[in-house]
Amino acid sequence: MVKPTDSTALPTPKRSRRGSGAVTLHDVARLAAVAPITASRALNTPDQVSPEVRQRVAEAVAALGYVRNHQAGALASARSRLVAAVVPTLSGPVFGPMLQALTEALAGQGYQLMLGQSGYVDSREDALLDAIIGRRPDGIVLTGVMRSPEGRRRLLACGIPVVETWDLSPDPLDLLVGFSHAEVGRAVARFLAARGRRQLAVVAGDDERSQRREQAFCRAAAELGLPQVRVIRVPAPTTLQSGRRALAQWCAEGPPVEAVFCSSDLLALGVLTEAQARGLSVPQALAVVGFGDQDFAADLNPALSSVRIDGQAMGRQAAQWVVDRAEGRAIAERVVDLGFSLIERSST
Amino acid sequence: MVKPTDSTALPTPKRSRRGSGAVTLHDVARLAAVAPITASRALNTPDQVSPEVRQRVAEAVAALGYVRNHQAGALASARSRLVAAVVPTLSGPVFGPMLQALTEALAGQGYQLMLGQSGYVDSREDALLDAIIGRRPDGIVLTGVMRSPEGRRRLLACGIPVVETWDLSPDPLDLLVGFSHAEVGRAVARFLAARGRRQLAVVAGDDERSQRREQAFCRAAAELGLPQVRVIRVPAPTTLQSGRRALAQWCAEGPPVEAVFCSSDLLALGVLTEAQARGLSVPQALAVVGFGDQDFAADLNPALSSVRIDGQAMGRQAAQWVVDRAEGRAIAERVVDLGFSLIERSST
DNA sequence: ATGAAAGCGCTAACAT
DNA sequence: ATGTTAGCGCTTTCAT
Repeated sequence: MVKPTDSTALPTPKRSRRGSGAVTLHDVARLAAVAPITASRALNTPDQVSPEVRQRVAEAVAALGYVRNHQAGALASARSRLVAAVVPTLSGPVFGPMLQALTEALAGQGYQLMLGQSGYVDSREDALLDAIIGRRPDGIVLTGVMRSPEGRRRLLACGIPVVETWDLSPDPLDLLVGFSHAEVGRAVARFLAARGRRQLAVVAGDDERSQRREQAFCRAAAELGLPQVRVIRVPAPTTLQSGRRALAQWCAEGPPVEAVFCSSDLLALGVLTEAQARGLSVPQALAVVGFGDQDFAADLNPALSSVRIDGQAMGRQAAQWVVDRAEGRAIAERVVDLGFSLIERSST
Repeated sequence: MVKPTDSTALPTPKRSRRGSGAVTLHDVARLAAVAPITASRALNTPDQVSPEVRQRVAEAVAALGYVRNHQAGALASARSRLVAAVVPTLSGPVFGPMLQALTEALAGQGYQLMLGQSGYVDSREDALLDAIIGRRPDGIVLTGVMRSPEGRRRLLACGIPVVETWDLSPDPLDLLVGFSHAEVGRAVARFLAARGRRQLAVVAGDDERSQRREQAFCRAAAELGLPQVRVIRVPAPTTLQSGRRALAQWCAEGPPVEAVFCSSDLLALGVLTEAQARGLSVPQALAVVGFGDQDFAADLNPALSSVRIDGQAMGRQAAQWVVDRAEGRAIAERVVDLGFSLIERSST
């Protein structure tokens, strides 16, 4: 038995920091009989070490059950491999596909997603920013564009790549992938007018982007010489119930509505449901258009016409940009307009 | 001009690390004329410093636009204030409320959420674990229980608090908040039988938890002396379309179904939609029960009976546990059964 | 291809 | 209440 030699005159380790007890890269290196830095290279840049060493390190890792400490690595290399995403809410299904694609694309390249919820209120976005920047992510993906000047300043100052999404903007902070909400509103208005609908209505969430669609829709209707559009605003996130109530209200008073543009598919489902409950036939008496083209839209009865947005493509683009920046690659385009498509189904 | 003195014998600062250029706590401390650790305390434990110093540090922070570096803090204190959550998918709406509540509860206490997607396949869960553990979160929230023995071992070994959710299990890894899927299945079968329905059917996702509900449902039906339950399995995540197809298939062959238990509200909406398309009256000819009691269930026409799960409560409980552990507080109960409620509406 | 030294920015432990 | 010192675990820079 080899007892740890009680070295008589060793400079006694005065302070003892508990040191989490976990196995570190140094332990791996010792077992593999190499310097720590070599073990590091064996894991991060395997081509830089001999196959022999690579092998020994791999064995040591397995033997000790080593799991790298990314936090330490991040501090030393100033690259956290963490990407922050900010969404208004997780409760609606709208941002799911984008987040899913984002998470997956990032995971595939060794990055991890940090999630923040801003609510639909700008003030909370600012508070979140501190929490996020403090974690030094390699990128920040925003849902919508950053409006608050204070927020913009902070983001610019911290030097972290920022991707704004779900919108277009004349002056992006940094990178931007999205589509034009105004275009959507116009397209839907023209679409309905072209099908002979004159008395249009819109039910929209009270968030900024829904309102831009709503306003463009109304303006386009006016330009087409249609009667005043009937508008109902409902709290975001939107619900089926709000959709039902909107149609109920329109039916209760005022001129009969011939077509409704809903700022979400859920609202549209509400309108469809209320129409069915009232014996209003869709699309004969009432045309309905949703927004988002969620999974269920195509299979409703009647199938729901909707505006399709490619959330997954947005997520993938954002991931690509962030990783490219982190790896120091040049970025060709800094703004991508993904557009949208108006899918015509039997509800119109 | 001062040229860099070619110091003949100075111990030349040989290495220069670029040091990210950001303002650090040391800069703040210098400006406030205190030691770095004092500045640290002024920010983290304000009661430990004099109001005067607190004030000076606050001014310095503002003047320099300092944002703390959590990564460095995490390394030094072995507390990352990061919590990892693993969900099968973000695409469905099912986990939204839990994640939302979790994120919010954590944010309120200075913690941030890291998100991982496992898919519905166990193998990916293992790979994710490495990425997560490597980031040294202060807690890991799992959707469902961890089955893979390898995964269990890793989680146990790393010493990070783990909360399993959305399920009950005889041998929780650590902490567990959920409900019994078997109980749900039984309750729904009894509920339908009590209303005189005899020919039952179930359409269920092919994930493990849906199947446990399905199986308990079938067993209970058998025990009640009902005819063989008709079962259709569909891929998770479940869709409206799968629901429509299931009902269509039942109508096409075999004895007429009198009641359906769907493993999600979306499936139920599909069944409702198909029933309406076929002129099958709900609840007269067909009773329908969903699962999840999502927002829209109550406002469908007919209103959907469903099994209500309190996802937000799960999120809050998980957050509470993780933070308690991180702050070193004792934990009273390590298992919480949140139960469920069967909400009866007009679809039955 | 491998290694030695020096930190990254912060905080725990030990003073005073 | 404040300061000194010594790291946390890793990777950079420079040297061989």
